[in-house]
Amino acid sequence: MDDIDQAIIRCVLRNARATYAEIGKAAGLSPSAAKRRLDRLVATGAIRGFSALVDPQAMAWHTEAFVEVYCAGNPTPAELGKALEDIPEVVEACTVSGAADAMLYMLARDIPHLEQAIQRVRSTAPVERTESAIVLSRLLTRPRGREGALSSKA
Amino acid sequence: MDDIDQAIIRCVLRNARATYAEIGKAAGLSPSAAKRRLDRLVATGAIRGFSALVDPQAMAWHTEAFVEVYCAGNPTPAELGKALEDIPEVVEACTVSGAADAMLYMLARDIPHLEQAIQRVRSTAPVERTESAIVLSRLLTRPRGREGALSSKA
DNA sequence: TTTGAAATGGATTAGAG
DNA sequence: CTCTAATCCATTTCAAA
Repeated sequence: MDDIDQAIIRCVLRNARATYAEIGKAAGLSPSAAKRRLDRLVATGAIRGFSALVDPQAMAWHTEAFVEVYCAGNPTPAELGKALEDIPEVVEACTVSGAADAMLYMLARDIPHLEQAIQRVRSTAPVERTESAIVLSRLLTRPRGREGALSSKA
Repeated sequence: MDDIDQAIIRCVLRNARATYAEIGKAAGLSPSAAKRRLDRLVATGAIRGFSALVDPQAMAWHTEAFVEVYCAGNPTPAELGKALEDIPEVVEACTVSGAADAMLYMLARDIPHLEQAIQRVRSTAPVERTESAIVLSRLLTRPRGREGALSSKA
C-alpha cells in the first residue's frame, strides 16, 4: 500500500466505473499497470468491491430499520454476506456480539416493502428469527469519513 | 422506474464495474439497451455515481457497536439529540419502535475507548440502561449516496 | 518485481431499422 | 428495443528497467 495504490483508491472511490486508462492517468501509470494494481487491491481485500450510489429519495425509500438476525445453525460470515448481497434493501450487515448473530440496517420504501424484504432475508439466509426496530426519527447523522483515512496525500 | 431499472440497479449495486453485457443479462436486455437505461438512471439522479468499498481496517477507529438505549422518563427526541451531539463517538442515533427508546451506532478506536464513550452517553443523557452489540465482522456495506461521488463520464 | 508496449478478442457506443 | 458496425477498451503476453 503505497502512494500509487492510494491514488488508485481515490480514483475508484470517485468513480468505480473508471477505465484502466483513467485510473492509470490518475496514478501516473499505464493502463496495464493500473489494472494489475487494482486487481491486487481487490485480491488482498483492501478494496472489498464496487457499488452504485443510489439516491434513496429517487427510489422513495425512506423507511429504515435495524434488524437483529438470529440464525439457525452457525453459518459462516461469508455465507451470510453472500446471501444478503442480493437483497438491495439490506444496506449494512455485521456479525455482532451478544444474543443476535447479525445486525442489519435496512432501507425500504414503506412498511409493506420492509416486511417483504425481511421475508426475503428470512427465506434466503438460514435465519431462525428476526427482531426489528423501525426508525421513528433520526436524531443525528455524522459523516463517517470512510475514505478520510486514505485521502491524506503525500 | 420499473422492474427492469430495479434489476439494473441490483446488478450494479452488487458490482459497479459490471459490463453492459452482464447488466443486460441480469435485466433481460441487450447491452446497448442496458447502457441506455443505466445512462438514464445516472442522468436523472437515481444513481448518484459509482464507488469502491474500501476495507474499514484502513480507518483509524475500527471498533463499531450498535447500542440500544433505554431511557428514564420520556425525554423528547430533541433533548436526546442535543445530549448525544457532544459525543463524537456517536455516529448515528435514531429513535426506534420496540422496547428500546433509541438505537445508536458508535465508532471508537478500540474496546476501552468504546466503553468510555458509552459511559459518557449514560452520564450525559437521561439513560437508564444500555445494551450493546459490538460489531465482530462486517458482512456488507452499501454506500448510501452520502459520499456524493459523481461519474466523470460525459 | 514491476512497468510499458503491442496484439487480439471482446465491449462500448452511435446510428439505423 | 434490437441489430450492426466502427471504435475503444480490457486482458494477455513479452521484453526491459
